[in-house]
Amino acid sequence: MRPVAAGSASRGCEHARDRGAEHAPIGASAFVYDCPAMTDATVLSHALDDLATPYRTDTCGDLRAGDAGREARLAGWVHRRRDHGHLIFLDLRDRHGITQVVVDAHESPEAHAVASRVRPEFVVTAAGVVARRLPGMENPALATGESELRARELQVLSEAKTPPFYINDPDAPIDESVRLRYRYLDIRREPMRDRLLLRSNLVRAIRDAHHRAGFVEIETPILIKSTPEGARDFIVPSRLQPGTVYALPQSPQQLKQLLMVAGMDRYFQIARCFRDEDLRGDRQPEFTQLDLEMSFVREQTVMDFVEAMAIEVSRTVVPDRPLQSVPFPRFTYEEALERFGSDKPDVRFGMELVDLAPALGADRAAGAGATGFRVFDDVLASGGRIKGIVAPGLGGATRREIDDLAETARRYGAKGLVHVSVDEDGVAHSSVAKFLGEERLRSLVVAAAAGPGDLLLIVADRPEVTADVLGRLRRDLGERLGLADPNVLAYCWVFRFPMYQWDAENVRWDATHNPFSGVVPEDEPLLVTASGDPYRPSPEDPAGRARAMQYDIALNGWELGGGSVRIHRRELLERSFALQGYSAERMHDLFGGILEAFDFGAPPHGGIALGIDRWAALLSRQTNIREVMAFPKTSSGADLMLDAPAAPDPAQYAELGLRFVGDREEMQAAWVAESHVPGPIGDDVLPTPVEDRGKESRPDDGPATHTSGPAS
RNA sequence: GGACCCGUGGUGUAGCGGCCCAACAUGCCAGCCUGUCACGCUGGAGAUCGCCGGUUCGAAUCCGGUCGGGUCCGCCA
Repeated sequence: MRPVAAGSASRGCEHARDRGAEHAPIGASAFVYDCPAMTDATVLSHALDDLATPYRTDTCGDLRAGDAGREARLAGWVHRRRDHGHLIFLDLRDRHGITQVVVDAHESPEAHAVASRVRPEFVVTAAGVVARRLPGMENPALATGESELRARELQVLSEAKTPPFYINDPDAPIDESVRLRYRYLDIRREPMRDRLLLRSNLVRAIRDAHHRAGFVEIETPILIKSTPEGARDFIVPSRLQPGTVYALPQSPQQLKQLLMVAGMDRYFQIARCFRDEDLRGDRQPEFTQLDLEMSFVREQTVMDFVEAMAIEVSRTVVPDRPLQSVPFPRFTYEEALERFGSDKPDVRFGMELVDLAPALGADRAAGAGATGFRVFDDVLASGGRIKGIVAPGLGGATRREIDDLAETARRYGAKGLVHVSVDEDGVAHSSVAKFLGEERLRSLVVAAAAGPGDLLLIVADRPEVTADVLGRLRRDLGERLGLADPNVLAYCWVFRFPMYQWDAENVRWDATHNPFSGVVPEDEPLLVTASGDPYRPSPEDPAGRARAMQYDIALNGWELGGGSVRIHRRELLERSFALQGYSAERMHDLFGGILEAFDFGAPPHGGIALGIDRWAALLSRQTNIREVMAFPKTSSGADLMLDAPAAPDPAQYAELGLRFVGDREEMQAAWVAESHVPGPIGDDVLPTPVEDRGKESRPDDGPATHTSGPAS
């Protein structure tokens, strides 16, 4: 069917273009279908397939040389205009592509008159005959470049002010705040358009894979109850019950577990999550997770499914990008830290951490004086680690560059950074050579496998500091030295996280991940305290050695997601919660709903959550999730387009029984002064004060978008 | 909460004590042009240099503050 334009100028144009061009009024188009007898089937196919409407028969990405000779009507934005006097070329753009429209004064004086006053970003519709371009006039840069539309008729559907930045130049650098202010124009540009289309493909591929695997897609509420979790909640005051609030979910964690109790077996959701924390390139206050949960599974089951799903999704969405390794490497937490200094390692390159203690003779005589270098000896004597990484080709680094690295290491928490540079002749040089002696220096170089022209960087500190600092340096240097192939997708798993970390300040064990995470079966007996009283945890408790059935998935050094097999037995859950410092009463207060549910027959279950924004960003080769979000917020949480947040209408306050009293600092000081400080165990009344937020355990799976990003 | 970077016609940059009532590119406006595709040519308009204060004979330029944007640390696990 082909639409026909009926009537033309019927109504004057209300919005004169600001540049004041003189022109005749443009008619609001009134179109009619020329096929009165559309069947249901044609209506459906028309609606689903064609995108054909009275305004257009084809999109701007459709026409090919083979269409030459037929009639077509296109609608879109004027991308560019090339005016040759009696001949005007219009590049007409929609999200599908660009098609050249030729307007010839001799063929259609009316259309030419319209084309003369058309400007970039005007919305127009053009009808005419599709023509094969003259030989030699094809444009190979365009998919439609062998054809063109010879306009017989041209109508302006909307005029446009001159846009604040170039829409027709995909490479033009534009200040991000301007892009955000006019995001709808930014999205018209090719890069943003392509990324949003990629993201749409990503989500579709995810849905396909899940539905095929028998998952049920279920939505969970956005207005829920505040739970004492890792991040600060956004809260929404209730009008019907003044003085109370809803919280926005940091993730659907508890709800998805309840769906398992409900027997839904395999659940997933593309879920919006909210966390009121400071923003980063990889963190927005609202972000999207792929949230899933499965019943009757073990760690392997979940990891295997997610891995297969991730492989399929990657190959569907970015078929040109190679997966570094299939199946994905799986590291224990311990191994990941040992080899990469990170629980989300970028495994696109080596540069692994090397234990240098043996090379220093530490195995022969541990303790003071063993290495000849006081700093190293002290570290070894106190149970610390001496490890290093080799930066290839940095042996000739200047003093300044090395100082910068040392400064970076200190910023990351190291006390210092020892370096050994190997010159082109293979001779090692170091400021600590006089302490270690030539022999030890050489054995360090050998142990680290540093070659001529390399730089060996050494950190000696507590085990976790050594790993963390070297892990971050490894990441920084990998980036700087271009060791990571930007085209490759390197997924990997990290599992067997410790169950708890000791929280000295609050005298309790802190779940490293999720308070519901299960313990590996053989470590179940470890979930006890040294004192015997489950409510008196101490750093010496066996619980500190317990390992969790928890797994994270990383992609190119970003944490993509994390999850666990949960504790589904109430008795074990209570033991775990007691270690985490929750009294029976407080536990009931905070997790009453889910605990009660567990009394009604909870299946063994586990799941994971993956950050969709991060995934989309990585697949789009972006380092910032704002680039894959249609309408993101600035680092101060502002929406520059809608100007949010904004002060509410006083009437809205009144209706909610609220009043703004100002001055956050004063309020907080007063609040703390009222001794609202968390008591140790058994304080089941008061919430954690603001200052102590974050010491609480992690709310849920993955983090995904709300965790530290490319930086760890 | 802390550190650092940026803010100059619409956009991107240059200028970093007087040579600047600010330069270049592009965009914009007008005119010309029948095969261009970042069309071309000619002419024109457009910024008191984010804002406030200070130093100075003199400030886009130096200093302080403030606002906005970004990056990192903390935070978010």
